[in-house]
Amino acid sequence: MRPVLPEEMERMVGVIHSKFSAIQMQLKQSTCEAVMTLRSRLLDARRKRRNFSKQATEVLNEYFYSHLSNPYPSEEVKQELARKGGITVSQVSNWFGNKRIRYKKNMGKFQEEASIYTASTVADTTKVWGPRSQASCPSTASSGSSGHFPLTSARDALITLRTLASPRPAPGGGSLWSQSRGSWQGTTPPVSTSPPAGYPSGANSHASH
DNA sequence: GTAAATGATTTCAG
DNA sequence: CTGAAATCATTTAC
Repeated sequence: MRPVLPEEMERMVGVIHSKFSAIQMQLKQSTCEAVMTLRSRLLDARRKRRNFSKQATEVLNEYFYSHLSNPYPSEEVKQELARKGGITVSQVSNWFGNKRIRYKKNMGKFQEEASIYTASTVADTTKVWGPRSQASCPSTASSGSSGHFPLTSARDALITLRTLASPRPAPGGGSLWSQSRGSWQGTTPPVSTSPPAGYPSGANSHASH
């Protein structure tokens, strides 16, 4: 065996270095990938979903059904609803998004709810503090919780009666309260209780992250 | 057990 | 960016 020359040695060190770098990079990449997967699996908020409190759903429903013609709360209103319900503004936005689409998709199912929340809540929580703002926080004890039906207006009485009488409004003549004048639910509300068998799949492309 | 309800996310359009 | 629509993942009711 001949002695290894210094030049050869340097060359070998270089090769080992580059191989080591390559493996290091591979390892880093796969590790990062695994971490990302785990993170998305474990930190996805959907896996820790908690239902909102009664207070939150009440406040949200009150506003929604009080502004059925235009259920798009402004940023300030969202903040107020969030504060009253003890949830975040994002949650309010999520809730309204879900509520709008689900209400439109199946209006019949929400009639009962609508009559409940439109009956007595308009004068209670959403409009009180126009003229005078009471300085102290309301105790939020029970604002119209488990139900009394004041039936303060004829319209509410009509809606209530109609709802109780026919749980499934026929698609043809159901829209007694035709509030769909050019508002958010402009398109055809499909059917109440029997969804169509197939979906027209849209074309998908484009990604932005 | 399942099916419905529900909050959160993703994708796409404006 | 906001909102509609679809979808996911969990909770709740049956």
